[in-house]
Amino acid sequence: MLEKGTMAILELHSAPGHLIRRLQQIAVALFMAETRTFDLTPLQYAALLGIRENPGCDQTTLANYVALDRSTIADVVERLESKALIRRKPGARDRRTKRLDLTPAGRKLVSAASSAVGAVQEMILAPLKPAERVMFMDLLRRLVHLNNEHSRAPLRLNGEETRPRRTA
Amino acid sequence: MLEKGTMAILELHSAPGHLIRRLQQIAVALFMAETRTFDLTPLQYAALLGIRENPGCDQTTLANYVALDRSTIADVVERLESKALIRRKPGARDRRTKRLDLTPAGRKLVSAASSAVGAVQEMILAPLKPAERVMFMDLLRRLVHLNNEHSRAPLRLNGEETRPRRTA
DNA sequence: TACTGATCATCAGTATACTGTCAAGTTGTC
DNA sequence: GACAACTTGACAGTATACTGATGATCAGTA
Repeated sequence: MLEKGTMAILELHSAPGHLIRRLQQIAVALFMAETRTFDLTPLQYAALLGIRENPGCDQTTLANYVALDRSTIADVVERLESKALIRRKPGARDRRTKRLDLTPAGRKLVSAASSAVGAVQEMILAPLKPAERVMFMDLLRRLVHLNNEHSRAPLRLNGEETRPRRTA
Repeated sequence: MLEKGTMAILELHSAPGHLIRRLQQIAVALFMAETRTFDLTPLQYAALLGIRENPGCDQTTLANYVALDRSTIADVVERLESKALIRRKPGARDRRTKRLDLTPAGRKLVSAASSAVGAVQEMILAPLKPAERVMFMDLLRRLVHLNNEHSRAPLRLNGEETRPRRTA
């Protein structure tokens, strides 16, 4: 016999992992439905925001900012460039890097989409009462923050060191 | 000037959608790390559970049970079949369908993996205090349940009707 | 200066997760 | 039985989201 607490966690429809996946599905579906006219995906929007906050950054910095691995950000960046929303030019100081910047069209699109995106964020939480929304967001934020290092693509801001640089 | 409540929701790192995506990343990473020896993905495990609970079901029923669209479940099912964890045979009553069942190997693998999967579910919530975990899971469950219809692949159990069948 | 280790972007490969379309098969109605 | 409406699984196409490898470049040391 299993204990009460263990039972639930082994049932698919009560498992945290499963419910988290479904909530993500829902969030993406709401995003796509509400921002249809802008032809943007959640990640593309996040990348645009990231570039706006870090003008001239390289792809790795952007990947760390949106918490994504470099391969995936490369794909996203390519699509944004092909839509002429961003520009990519080789870095002068470090010629391995490609420096990223919004184009005027990109800047305009982010502004235009922002209120729809804000609406999506509220729609996700809409089923909860206001006090519950605050509680859920607090718990969610802490869960993500404290589990950050378990992610394969952890958030890193301002060139935080992952490991101390080798000194010997 | 924006109101206080609106400010946070527009900042990438506080946005519900972004945090949900990151928590899902973390959950998947933990799953893959803890179940490495079983060579299973979260979805493959969910599908195996779904087939075990619905022996002889068709792919659409399974898709509804794990809350996934039919195209994605088709890919998952194909991989499970190629690993000889499930069997697929044409339905006798309805020859469009493929009926799904676990093989002995599949049954054995689900059992073997279940404690590792259970451990993952607890690891996801580990940063929270026990009372907070209960609260988070309650809010998460309600959010998913009440937003179910917004998903492109909503959960449907036991052949729930999506729309009333045309009668005229 | 040559060497070592690290980093940057890219590539190939795998697995979700959807859209839309299609042929085959089923069901309800007349 | 004929017909229309629908369902089932398959397929092509797009976009995440990762792994592991590689070549180019950079930074620190001997």
